[in-house]
Amino acid sequence: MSNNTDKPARGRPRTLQREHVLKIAVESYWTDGLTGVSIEEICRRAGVSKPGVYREFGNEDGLKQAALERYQSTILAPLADILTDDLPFEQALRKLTDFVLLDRKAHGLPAGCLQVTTCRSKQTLGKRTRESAHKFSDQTLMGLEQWIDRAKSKGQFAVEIPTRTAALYVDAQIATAMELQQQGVTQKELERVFKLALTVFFEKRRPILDQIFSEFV
Amino acid sequence: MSNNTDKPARGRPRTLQREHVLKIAVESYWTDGLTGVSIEEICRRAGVSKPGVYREFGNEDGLKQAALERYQSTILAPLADILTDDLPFEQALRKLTDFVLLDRKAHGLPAGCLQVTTCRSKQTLGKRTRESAHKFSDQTLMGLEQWIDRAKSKGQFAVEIPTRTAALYVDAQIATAMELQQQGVTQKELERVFKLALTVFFEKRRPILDQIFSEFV
DNA sequence: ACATTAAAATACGTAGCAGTATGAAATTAT
DNA sequence: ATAATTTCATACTGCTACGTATTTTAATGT
Repeated sequence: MSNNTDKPARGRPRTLQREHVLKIAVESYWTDGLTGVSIEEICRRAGVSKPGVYREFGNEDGLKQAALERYQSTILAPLADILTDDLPFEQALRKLTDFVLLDRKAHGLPAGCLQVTTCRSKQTLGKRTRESAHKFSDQTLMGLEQWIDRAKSKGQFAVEIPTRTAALYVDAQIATAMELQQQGVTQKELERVFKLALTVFFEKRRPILDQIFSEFV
Repeated sequence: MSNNTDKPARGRPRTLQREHVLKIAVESYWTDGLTGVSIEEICRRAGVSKPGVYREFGNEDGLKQAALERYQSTILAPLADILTDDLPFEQALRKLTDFVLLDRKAHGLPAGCLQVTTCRSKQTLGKRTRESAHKFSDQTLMGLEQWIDRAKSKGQFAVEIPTRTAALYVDAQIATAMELQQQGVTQKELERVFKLALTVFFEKRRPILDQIFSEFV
């Protein structure tokens, strides 16, 4: 960890900029996948030497975990905020829609979601990276459940739909939208698909919902 | 390609069983991902030598393409059949639901969908594998569109929803369900989420659908 | 000035991978 | 029996990867 604010320390001063490497790492893993780019390649792209990266992040697992965590706390932060802000349900849905439908290509951002691809990866990931991904997944799902429960208690959400089901559904639709965007579906078509998915929450459809969910409980 | 039905040929008789290798390859790529298992590892699992595999499939791209094609024509064939069988829409939906909700773990099948993960892969795939995946994707989407158009013409499908939007939506929901199953969501919860997704096609919801889709066109 | 400390960069060690050269083995043709 | 042919398995080449040993460099302390 950088200690550049304290006393000037003793040995040769550092030149490796942690933030720069981390930024390149997030971008690389986001674009090419966590298993699609090597440390060597990231070093090349960042213009730093390999031992420097190892000194800073320990090993590959450490770098991937740091990159994923940075992605979560920057790119995905708006999403977490929407869930905790306690807005009226329809307003939250609107904000959620804006976030999901953001034209990432036009903003120079990579397509897809690093968090989702990490969770879905079947390949060997380090322990720290895996745990970081799953912890965030669980937190997001909990956030969605609490958000939906609050909406239910305010009469803004169909109580016929089990909370966990709705949370899993919303989570999946968000991931789907990012996936479609990555596949090159037009923004217009993406908007149609996502809004179609959200219609399940809108109209009063007690008869049909009851019919589907009564058999469970 | 095996020529075991003709004359006995000239040289040393083959012992390498193409079908056996292909079966192990499908299973391996399906379980571990197209980039998550090497040819060496597949040879170990199949108990065959590497030059044998190269003689039979050419190169890695050839093996992956053959495995993907076998997966498409066996595992995913029931899906294609449902779309072309021209059943009443609700009956087709029921068959589709049965296919999607099949408990693959209980049947000893790997989780997830090789076709979907191949299309989503950001890593370098061979030309033949990539083309095979995209061709199948396009065909499936076309099949879905024709299926939906037929249902519309029979008055069994809400004409307010653009055909392509509905096709993309169904395709995505199928992929999502397989993804959730792979993530370990219970079969009950999976059923709830998938059936919730399908409710967008059921009840007459002209007002809300018109409101959403009128702004496009 | 000189020792000490810590970070820098080069170069290395080991392992796994895609793909192939090579010689042995098993068959048919003469 | 011997030549020809085809497949087999071992061993090899070249490459890239993760991680580290080693030496050089730039600073501080005495």
